[in-house]
Amino acid sequence: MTEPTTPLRARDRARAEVMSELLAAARARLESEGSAALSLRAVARDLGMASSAVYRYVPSRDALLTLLIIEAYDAVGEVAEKVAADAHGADPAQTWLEVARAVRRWALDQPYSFELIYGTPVRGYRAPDDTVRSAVRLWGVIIGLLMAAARDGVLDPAGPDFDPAGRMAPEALAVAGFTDPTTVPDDVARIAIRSGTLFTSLVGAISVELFGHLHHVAGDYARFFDVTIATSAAGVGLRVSLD
Amino acid sequence: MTEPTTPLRARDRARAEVMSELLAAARARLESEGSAALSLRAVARDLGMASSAVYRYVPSRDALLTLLIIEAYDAVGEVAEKVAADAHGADPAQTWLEVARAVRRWALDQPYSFELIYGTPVRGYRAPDDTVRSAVRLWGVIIGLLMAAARDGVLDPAGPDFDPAGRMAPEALAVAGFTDPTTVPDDVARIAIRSGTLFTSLVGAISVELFGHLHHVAGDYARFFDVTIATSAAGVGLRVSLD
DNA sequence: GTCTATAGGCGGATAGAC
DNA sequence: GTCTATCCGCCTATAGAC
Repeated sequence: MTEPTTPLRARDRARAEVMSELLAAARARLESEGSAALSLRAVARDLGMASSAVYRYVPSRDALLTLLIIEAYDAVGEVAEKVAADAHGADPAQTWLEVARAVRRWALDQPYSFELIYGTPVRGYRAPDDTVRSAVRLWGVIIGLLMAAARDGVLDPAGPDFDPAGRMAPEALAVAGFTDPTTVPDDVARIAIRSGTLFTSLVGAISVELFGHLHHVAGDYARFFDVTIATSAAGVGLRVSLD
Repeated sequence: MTEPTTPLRARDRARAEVMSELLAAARARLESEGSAALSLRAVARDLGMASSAVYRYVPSRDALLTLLIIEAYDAVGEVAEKVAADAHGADPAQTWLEVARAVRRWALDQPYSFELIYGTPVRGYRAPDDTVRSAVRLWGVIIGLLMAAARDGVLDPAGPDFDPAGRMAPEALAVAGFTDPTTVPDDVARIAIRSGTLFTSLVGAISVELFGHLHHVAGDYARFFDVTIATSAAGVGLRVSLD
């Protein structure tokens, strides 16, 4: 009865190691070729394994895709959270610009990861709910910044209030930590609504650039991005100053 | 020498007819399955032709894709142009809301066509310059509305001017009809810049909805869209009123 | 757990007969 | 111009030996 669990542990460790190599190879494939070109066979080849062996670790191609999607959401979320945390106390409006810029940089660095989560959904793939937890991190940062701005009096209170009747947002409020929609203060509801515009302008501005729609329209992409972020922020009452 | 050209004409007509059937079949495939599933073989099957016969009409899969892309851009452009033209004289801000809503409706009706042009670019496909003429029609409508707003005094002149040095936009000005950047009035330059924000918010809002990013965040998608369009328009000095 | 082998499907594109 | 036949590649996934 000596070391009854050791062999199991060793086996688990070996398994975990292979699994992480497998994920690394899949990530590399994704980032160099895009999700459409990601196949279990290709990953197996890169690892020098037989394609059938991969099925001992990942039940299907979709499952592998799910893992990569979660990784990508977490990567964006982490980037955003880090910038927001490091800004500690700075003007929330300027912090939002920094967050947006950081997300853009991340997207330009690994365009296929951005595409994987914010581009056209992979055909035939249905995302399981496992992804939601990670996907929601960016929303959390945005809502946090808006709340900080409101607290600091930097969020234009006379700003647009396009949803007085509260016809949307219940689920958004859950992200902000309000589980019971009936107890949510009015200004928080407005904040939840505004977060949608910020999210959309961020994802939209990156998509538009990454997918080639500025080729014949804008010259300086970075500037275009800043202007878009700043103007849409102004629309929800957040004054971002450039330069 | 009677009717020397008739046989040729007849042949051309037959050819044109098959070609348009081919395009219709390809469009149907695209709209029911998405661009990733669009293959020459599938189109040939749907038409009851041998796959090899298709090559007499279209030199490659990419060429077929290009035709569909141009069709899609033209469809969006036409929708936008029609709404703008029918609004004849109405408040440009409200007209912009109507244009945006019409484009959203078009996108929801044929999501795969929207994806084809504004989603992740098809892997391995390089768009030839033939597409630009059609792609730019939507930009033309946006710039036209902004100019009308400026003319009518409805465009907030005190609005944001984030690009005093004119560091971007030369190509955007070409779309607006100004071929020589040095002769462009300041306010027109500002308009070109603002058009980017409107374009981005439109494409962004539709993408975000269509690609499933509102599932756990917003309840009423149509309302979310309106709010996003209105707030970002407010950011560039265009006051859209909802309800 | 890993391998080989295989089933069964898809696709792009070309050759050569009619 | 259309066909059949074919080449060659890709893929997911499973069976069965070791």
